[in-house]
Amino acid sequence: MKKELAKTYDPSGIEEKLYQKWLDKKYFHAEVDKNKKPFTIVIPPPNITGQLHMGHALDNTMQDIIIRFKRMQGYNALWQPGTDHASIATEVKIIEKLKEEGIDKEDLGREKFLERAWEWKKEYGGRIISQLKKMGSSCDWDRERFTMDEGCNRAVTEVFCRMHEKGWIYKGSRIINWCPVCNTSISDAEVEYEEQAGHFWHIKYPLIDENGQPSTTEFLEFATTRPETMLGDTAVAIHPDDERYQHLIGRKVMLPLMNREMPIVTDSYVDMEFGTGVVKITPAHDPNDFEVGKRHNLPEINIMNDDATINENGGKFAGMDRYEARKAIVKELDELGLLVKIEDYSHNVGTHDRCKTTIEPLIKKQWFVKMDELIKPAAEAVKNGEIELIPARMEKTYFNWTDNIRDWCISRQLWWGHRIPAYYCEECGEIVVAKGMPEKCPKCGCTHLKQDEDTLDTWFSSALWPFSTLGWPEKTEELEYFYPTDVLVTGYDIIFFWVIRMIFSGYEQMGEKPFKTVLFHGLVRDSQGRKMSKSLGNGIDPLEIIEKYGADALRLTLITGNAPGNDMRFYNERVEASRNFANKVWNASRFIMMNMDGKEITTDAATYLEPVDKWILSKLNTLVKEATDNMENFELGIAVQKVYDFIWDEFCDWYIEMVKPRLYNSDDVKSQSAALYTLKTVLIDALKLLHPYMPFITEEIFDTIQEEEESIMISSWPEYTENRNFAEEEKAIETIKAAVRGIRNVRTEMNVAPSKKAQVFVVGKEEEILKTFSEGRLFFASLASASEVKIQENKEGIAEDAVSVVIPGATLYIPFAELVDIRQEIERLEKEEKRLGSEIARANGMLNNEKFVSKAPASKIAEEKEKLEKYTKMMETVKERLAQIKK
RNA sequence: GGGAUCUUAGCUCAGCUGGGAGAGCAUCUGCCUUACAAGCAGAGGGUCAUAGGUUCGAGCCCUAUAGGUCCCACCA
Repeated sequence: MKKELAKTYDPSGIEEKLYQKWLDKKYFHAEVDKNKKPFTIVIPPPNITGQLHMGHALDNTMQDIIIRFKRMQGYNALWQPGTDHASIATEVKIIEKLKEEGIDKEDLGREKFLERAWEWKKEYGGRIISQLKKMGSSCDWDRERFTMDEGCNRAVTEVFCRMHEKGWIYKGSRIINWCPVCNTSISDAEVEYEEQAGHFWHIKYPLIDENGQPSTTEFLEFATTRPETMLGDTAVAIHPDDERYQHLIGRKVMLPLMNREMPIVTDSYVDMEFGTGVVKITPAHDPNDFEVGKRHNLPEINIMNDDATINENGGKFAGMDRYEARKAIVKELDELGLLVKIEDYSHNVGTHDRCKTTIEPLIKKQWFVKMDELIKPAAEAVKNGEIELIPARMEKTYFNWTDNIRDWCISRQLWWGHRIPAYYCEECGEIVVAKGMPEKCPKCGCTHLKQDEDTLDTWFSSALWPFSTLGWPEKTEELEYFYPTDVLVTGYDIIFFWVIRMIFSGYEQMGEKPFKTVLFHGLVRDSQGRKMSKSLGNGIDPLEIIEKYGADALRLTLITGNAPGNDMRFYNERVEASRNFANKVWNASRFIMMNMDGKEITTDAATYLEPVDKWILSKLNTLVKEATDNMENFELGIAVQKVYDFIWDEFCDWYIEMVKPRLYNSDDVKSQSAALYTLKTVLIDALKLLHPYMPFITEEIFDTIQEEEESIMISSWPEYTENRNFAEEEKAIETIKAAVRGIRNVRTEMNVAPSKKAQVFVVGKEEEILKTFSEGRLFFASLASASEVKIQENKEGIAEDAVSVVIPGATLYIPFAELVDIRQEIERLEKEEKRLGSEIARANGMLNNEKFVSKAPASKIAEEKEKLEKYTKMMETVKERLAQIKK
């Protein structure tokens, strides 16, 4: 008993079994092998807090397609997996969990907190990995890494020390973005600007008069969106060229509520056109004011605590929350008559991308990475094409960042992450950056050293991912062999966070790019084009889709009809279409196997190929070439569309129908065998082309239909070969297809019942045509619902009122038993005449255009000439036929 | 304010270096034809946003305009 496929395609029964088989056979595993060419992808490590969402699904499907494709092409393909510790995201989760237990992070202490975090990682860190497996991802799980595993930790420390040595990592007091809820500094990239409805408070400060007293008549008016920051004001600025205020230069103003005298400074940062042309300066709480303050040596007064309450520098407002203080301050100013007016004002407010809290710019001592030199090779690499971004337009985004780069604030006031390898001497204050705790202070020799409390930005470690996962800083053979990696697949939303940082880190640490190509994809949106989000509740769970339709259907849906870097909408009808295709493939395979059952495909079957067989093989050959080219260029959606069309339209709807009569006729074993041979050959190659996209169903069928190879995923990728180029047969079969279409059209138009067969006469003069039809007579008859096909050179024996169909090189006549409505027939032929007429006019128009003939490429001209000839001949026949009926 | 991108059939989108407008879904008609009704056969439906330009030839290249989306900057 031969193996058989189930009657209906049920992915749920298949996927797990096959995935386990691949794991057991170690197909995903790549070992260094100098005899083979490597092809490497590193996974964008998902957060350990994460659950598989559509973004992951898309990202990983693309990577899996590429890696499976390359593996089949014979590359030593490594897909390096792993997860990211995601410092803030994880820390927030743990804090939440502790809160449920009534435990405060600070009370628990650092050590215990980290224990909890590791426990958490152990429990949930693997969740996303098992979900990726459900997608069919062929990662080398034996090589799974974690950004906080020993090796990655070593890489982080190494990089930190090296860069510090070089002077590219420094500690400095600078204005940074502070999140009062997460209680940490964040980098510029983590600030998300959000348009918010707010107010514009117009306030005036009294000038100091000649007696050194606040004037009751002279004021400087300005507007602010954050009145509470006035507590930290140390100056008021005007533009040096502003004629309105020239007389005030050198005078002072009194800061109300705080009774602080402040200078009026001139700075070209002030925009004269905006508002009153006066700006209050709060160096400690605004990045621009900070710069102004530095230029004018203004005091920096920090008025805020880490939780965004006012500190002791805020006088009587100390202790209030920033918004409470705002209200109180406005109220007092109003009472003092210093509040001019309040306007509604919509403006951009910086928020923390994780928790959406309004960030507070604060001056803090933090660690920074100096970017100006580091970024140069990274910018250059993209500029000179050493690294290719797909789509190319992403280069603009990339350069926009590299050209306006600012130093990267890398320290975070968090516990979960890589602790900064800096040690402070408690005696003399010396700072030592070292790979481990120094035994004694190199300056004073004491042993009272304490490690920096802060950890590093999550992205600091992920920036090293392409080489830290391959063993760096050790000189491993993996690193030597697999680095630089080939392609990085990721969303355009993390180009700044991650892609750029990997690139400059690669050049700096390895002296070599981390990857050759970056393939960007867009966002997966809901059916209405909205971002999928937790708060909207519009997220679609990939696992539910897999459950219902299968991983293959999900994968196909995510890839079809989507160009690199473009967002896409996801809705169930699209998955259904993919599922239907899977079912189509399944049933075609089932049909082929049913017919193979009990029959031998003779070893010499390939020598008895008939024109249809050659036609489909030739079509397949073209497909192989085109799909492979598209995939080499990462045009995954285009490639799979072609495979889809080939399988469904050409193979199922035409070829299988064409060979049915031969399959059912066991009298002609040679012909039957050739058909079976072709069916199997084409199916297997088509399955191979489809395998990267739909790994499960293709493997299941492959395993059932053949016994020579144990898995499609390690079988060889089909290759284009001149031996399968059959131009003549292609042309011949296309002629028959045109004939079949013509007849079907006529039959539908005339409401002929499908079950009703009719005689068909094929009249043509050229030997080639006659041969085409006589060789294809059997299937032509079946496809055209013909009771009998007569092929002849003249119209002998054909009823006068037979319906005619004109195709290139031949005319088909169908004498129906019923009376044909002559008027209708004339109408039909006249329509055809008109169509041909316009075609001829078009071709003539081009060919009679001297400029076209002189400038267009020869092939194009020849093509048009050929068309003209073809249509002219058809036109003659149509006219002849019309004249005949009309008489 | 700067930049990117989109505008193609009723809907969602492809259309790779310029050479006769495509798919899926939806609609209409007819079919349970022994692989598949998750199917088969046919049909309708588009001045490719608008206006110019380059070209023998433009959905594709250039310019402007309108509308949408996104990114960066942050004018207090």
